[in-house]
Amino acid sequence: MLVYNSQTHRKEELVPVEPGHISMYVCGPTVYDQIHIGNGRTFLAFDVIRRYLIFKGYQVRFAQNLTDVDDKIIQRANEQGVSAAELARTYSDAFIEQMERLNVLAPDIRPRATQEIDAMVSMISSLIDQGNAYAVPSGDVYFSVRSCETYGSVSGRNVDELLVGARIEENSDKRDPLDFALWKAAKPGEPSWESPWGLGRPGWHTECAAMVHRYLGTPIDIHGGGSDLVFPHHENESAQASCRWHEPLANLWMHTGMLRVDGEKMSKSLGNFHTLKEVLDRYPADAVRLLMLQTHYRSPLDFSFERLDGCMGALDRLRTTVRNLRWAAENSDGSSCGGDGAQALSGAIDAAREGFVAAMDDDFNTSAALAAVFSLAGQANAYLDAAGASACTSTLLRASDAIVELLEVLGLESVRPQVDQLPAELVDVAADLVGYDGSDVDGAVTTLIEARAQARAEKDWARADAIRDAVSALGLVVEDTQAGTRITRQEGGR
RNA sequence: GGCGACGUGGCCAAGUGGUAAGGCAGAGGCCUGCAAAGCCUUUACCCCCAGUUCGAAUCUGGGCGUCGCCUCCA
Repeated sequence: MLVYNSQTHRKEELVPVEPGHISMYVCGPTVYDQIHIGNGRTFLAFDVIRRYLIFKGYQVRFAQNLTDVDDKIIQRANEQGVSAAELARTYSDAFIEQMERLNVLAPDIRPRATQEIDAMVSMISSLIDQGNAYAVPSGDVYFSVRSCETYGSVSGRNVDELLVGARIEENSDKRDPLDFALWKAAKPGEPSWESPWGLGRPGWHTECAAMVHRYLGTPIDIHGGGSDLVFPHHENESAQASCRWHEPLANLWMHTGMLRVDGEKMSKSLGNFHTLKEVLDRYPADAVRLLMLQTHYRSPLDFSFERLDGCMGALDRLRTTVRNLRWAAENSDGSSCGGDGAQALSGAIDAAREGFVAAMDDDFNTSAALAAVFSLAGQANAYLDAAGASACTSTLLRASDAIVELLEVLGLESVRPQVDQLPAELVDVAADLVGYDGSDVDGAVTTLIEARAQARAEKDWARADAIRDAVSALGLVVEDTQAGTRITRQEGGR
């Protein structure tokens, strides 16, 4: 399968370091607030990539950090009058909760920066020993960019050109404006850890490099994140690792496109963001997932609630299709399996599976993969419409299973039919309207359907409608199909 | 200024040489007692100009426009 490597700007064949195994690391959030849906888009994209690699048979080892010590956390904690650790705990819990709601698989390993200080101190010490880093009297430690020959290779930047645009900081002990902090000396009251350079805390770029190496080794197969992390974060991570371990940090760098609102990048600094929590409070996870998967992961994605509404409709349609296929399979005579229609649909099922895999094999083209599933749904509907009550049972079930299974590879799980637990109030409705004297719901349903069928046969529309209205009032749907009347739950999310 | 990405129907979006997937929305029709669901039909000079080619949305050059990174940011 082909994967786009943002370091080489080319699609490359995926060749794992260890055959059959994939190690992945995706930079996690700094936990100082609720994450927004732009963050969510990246984590969702890599969730689908991970799910697909598992689907392909790889043993995937997936690590994602939590940055739980950082300037922003300290600042926010001071504003709120809580400890930095407390604030970080609150929002790392919130992050994990929202990821679960979005149906993102939990990482195999979720290191927290504050629990990995020893690995970072060790890495920094080695870098100093090797001459790639230096401590200054204040207690800060900087990485010497000029000492790293490969610096710039991840982001395609030239060190001399960077210098032109580099910000000149005041009161800095840096030897070169391009150098970046590996260790920051603690100011009074800040969270800090012991180190050979005094009390302090690690720099952001250092955390990821050390955690990647500790949990996955180097090089790893895939290192991912949002495209805004390419520089400086990933460049700096890579520089530390390649100097320290004399190997690339990662063989493949994957970066997701930015999520936009009204054509502009959504970010906390611009203030034009929606939190994931806010969106998941209003829409089911699958609608959010479908919206994001309709665009390729590398392209910018314009977010809007209107589009989310559209996705709700599309999901309902898929659910209805699956429900119709299964209903027909159970209630038709299933006699026409040899016909042209059944043969054609059978071919379409295979084509959809193949199209799905081909699309995903080509740099995780979820948009094209979804199109294959929607196309199958459309063809199955057309077949059902044409074949009616003699539609081939086994082909209907195969089509339904294919739709459900392929969507589940993408983590869209709400299309799988649920066991319909109809409400007990149906017993009362049946008792009132048609004189049902039993106590179980199934009997009530059967009695209601029979009574409605009789009323319709007698053209007693008022009675037929009264039954339908009473059942509808319970939030159920009454439908007259070619294979008979059915009563089901209203569609619309989970 | 440097580096990079992009510009496809009303909206979203796939498609890297052979005359345009899919979703949402719209219009008309069919089916239905009425519905629901579904089906059918229908809308694209692929930003502009020039070039390469038998042939380009797809390659090359130029133009216009949009966005991202270069500073914390998924």
